[in-house]
Amino acid sequence: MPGKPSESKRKDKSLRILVAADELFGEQGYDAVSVRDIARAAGVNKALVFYYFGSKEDLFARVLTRYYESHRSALEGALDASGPLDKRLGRLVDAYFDFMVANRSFARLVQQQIAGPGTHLELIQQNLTELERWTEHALEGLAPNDGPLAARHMFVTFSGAMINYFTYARALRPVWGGDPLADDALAERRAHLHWLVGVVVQGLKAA
Amino acid sequence: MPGKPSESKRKDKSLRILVAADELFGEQGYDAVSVRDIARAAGVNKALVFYYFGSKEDLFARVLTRYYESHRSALEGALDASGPLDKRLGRLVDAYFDFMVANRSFARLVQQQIAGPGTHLELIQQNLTELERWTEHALEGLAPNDGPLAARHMFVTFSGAMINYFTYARALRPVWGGDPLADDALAERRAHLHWLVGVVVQGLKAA
Amino acid sequence: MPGKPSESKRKDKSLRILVAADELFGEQGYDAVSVRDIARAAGVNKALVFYYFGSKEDLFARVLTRYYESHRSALEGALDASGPLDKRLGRLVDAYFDFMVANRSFARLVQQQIAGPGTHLELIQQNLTELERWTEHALEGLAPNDGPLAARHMFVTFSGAMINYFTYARALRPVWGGDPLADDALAERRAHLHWLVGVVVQGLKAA
Amino acid sequence: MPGKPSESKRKDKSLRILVAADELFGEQGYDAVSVRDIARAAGVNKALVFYYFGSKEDLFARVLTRYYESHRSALEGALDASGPLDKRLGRLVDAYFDFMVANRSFARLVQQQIAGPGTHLELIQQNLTELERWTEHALEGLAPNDGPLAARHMFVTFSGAMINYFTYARALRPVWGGDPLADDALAERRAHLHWLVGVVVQGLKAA
DNA sequence: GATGAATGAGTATTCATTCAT
DNA sequence: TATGAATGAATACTCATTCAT
Repeated sequence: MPGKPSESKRKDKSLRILVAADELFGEQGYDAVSVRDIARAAGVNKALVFYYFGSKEDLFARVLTRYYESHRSALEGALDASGPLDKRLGRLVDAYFDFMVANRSFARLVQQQIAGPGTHLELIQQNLTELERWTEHALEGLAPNDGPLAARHMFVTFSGAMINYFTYARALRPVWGGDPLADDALAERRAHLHWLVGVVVQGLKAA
Repeated sequence: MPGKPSESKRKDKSLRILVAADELFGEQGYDAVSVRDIARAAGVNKALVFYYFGSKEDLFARVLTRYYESHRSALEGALDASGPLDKRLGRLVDAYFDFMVANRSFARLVQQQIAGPGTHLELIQQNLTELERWTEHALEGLAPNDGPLAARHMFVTFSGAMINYFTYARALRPVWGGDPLADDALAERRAHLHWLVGVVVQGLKAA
Repeated sequence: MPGKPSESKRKDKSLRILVAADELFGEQGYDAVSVRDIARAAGVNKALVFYYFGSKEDLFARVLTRYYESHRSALEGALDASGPLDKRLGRLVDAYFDFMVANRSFARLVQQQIAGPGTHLELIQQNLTELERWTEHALEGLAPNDGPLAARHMFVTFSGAMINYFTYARALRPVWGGDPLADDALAERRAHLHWLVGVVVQGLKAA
Repeated sequence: MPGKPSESKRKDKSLRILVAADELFGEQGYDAVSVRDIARAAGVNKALVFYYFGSKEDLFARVLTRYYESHRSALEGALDASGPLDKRLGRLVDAYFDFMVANRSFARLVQQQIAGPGTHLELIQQNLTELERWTEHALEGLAPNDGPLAARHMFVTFSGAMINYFTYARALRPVWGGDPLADDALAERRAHLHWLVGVVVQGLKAA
């Protein structure tokens, strides 16, 4: 059937736009990317981006929500309360870290939004809030409700330890020997995070 | 003599531009801020921005370098090697934290650049590298040279714990009770960081 | 159907821009003409100029190349080597002169570039070189290869005699009686050029 | 007397501006040169240009008039009616050519104005008119008052032969072997012009 | 005579978006 | 579903010019 794009091809274009937008936004930030850039990278007509996504803002929101959906489902799977505390926390760290590895643009996308203009702050807030609730839940009975050792602080600290590694990677590559996002480097970082959790848990127990 | 620009007013305009740029860039990011915005916020003619700073890029670089200079001098003051390890690290944490408190746009400015297009990545790289060297120096003899406990990882982790609190603040304000940047909340965060350092040091010693 | 752009109207806009640019550049020179001027003269939106031509420089280059193409084909048609020398040279003079009459902006456009900043000098150079080769070819066997009577000098002299009449026209109109670009005045100039060729050829033969 | 610029230094600045303007206008054209460029090239403060010359336009006019004054005096000296026709015309050609050689920007400055916007057309007109009257005077009794052989046409032809060599020089340098403005090349061109005058005079006599 | 600061108007160019087809 | 053409608003930047000192 020449001339008539098959159904799979149709969704293809919409998806290709989404993927291109994801990469470009992640690399360069919302403002630095033009719809023309996205269309070109996706190999589609510029007007088609608007046909499918309405506006540049909406497209960006779609990219974000898409991440949050898979983000949430990734973490939810690791939240079952079985086993001892260490195992449970270890599973969370792994799930979070796996997600970051699989979605490399995510960290930068989120940090840009948090540090930048508050245009899409609501989405971010929802996500952060959810993450914090989970941290609180995971540390229940271990961390106090208030003060410097509260789960709230642990959340910020762990989030930073988790996410900043991926955003710093590009800037630190020339300084460190080797690529911080290579497999062995990632394994090392994962081990660091596990160690950090262990140390903090011990500290909390001692308190 | 109102209306007549006194001598102190002269450098004033250049400074007002710098301050306005600092705030706006910090709040909204490089791309989202126009020179017109900056000029308006500084209360000066748009062309004057170019008269004093040459280009938007140069102005941004000036804002960054200005931070880095005071950042460096702030940390250098805390680097003397006297006293036991805990005291020394404690001084570093305080110095860093004090700097963040005093320069609220800094964290967001840096995170934007690190997560974003990297146009001014070189400046950031210099600064990050310097910070990392200091961390390595401060942990000398305590942290191994390689592996998950290396100073390199400690640097990323602490940097995240330090800086992300300030960038997350705006997004988390509605969730937490009270302003994360209020005096008492800041004191609490500072205590958390000191505690974190203690816990990590203990973990390193035990390793 | 007024108001509805017919198919012929489509390429119309791009062409109207080209024509407007031609006239304005010819009259006022590259720098003195703004894209706004061109758009206004063409009756189109300013951004459309960039949509079709990319940049002001490219638009100017298009105007020039367009001339050169027709210039070349006009002269090529007059270059066949049949008949006696006088006839052949006469045909060349007529072809060149016809072209100048039909493309009134051309002379000024070229002189501006030659005398001016030379931004588009390459195009001019190509064209001039080609013209010179033709002159050399046409005078082969008659003019020496070197010295004050070389074809090279004849080329500059004839080119000046040909082109300057059209550029001087505007400045000399008030002095001369009547319009130098009116039909009878042009016929007179054409006769002058034929006479000049005759006189020069005779001089070359006598040498 | 340190700190106090001597009188000669004062006129120095005004002159340096004039010279810089001359060169830059000649090279790049009126529009392409900014007052800042001129001031920088002259090594003076930008505002001083306005102090001395009032406006960019006025400065340009000054550059032109300055040329015309020396142009006129150069030619007037060659206009005495003594000696036979050949000698008289030869002296004119030499005087004109000498002037062009000594004032290399002149040709381009004039051609720019003639071909470009008519902003300073009046000055040019005056000068051209004067030149034409002289040509008519020099050819009195030889050339008819009207028709293709009129002095009017001779003027345009000779003017073109004279001036275009200097404007074409830059564009043709790569094509010709050697620099068209080198001493020997100039001598050759001068010989060409003398030959041309001779040939034309002969043709006029024969008519 | 000389200058640094200041400005309003203008420049080329880009962009998100719309729309007829 | 897909696209080429079209546009109004915005952007960074430049310029000739003025003026207080």
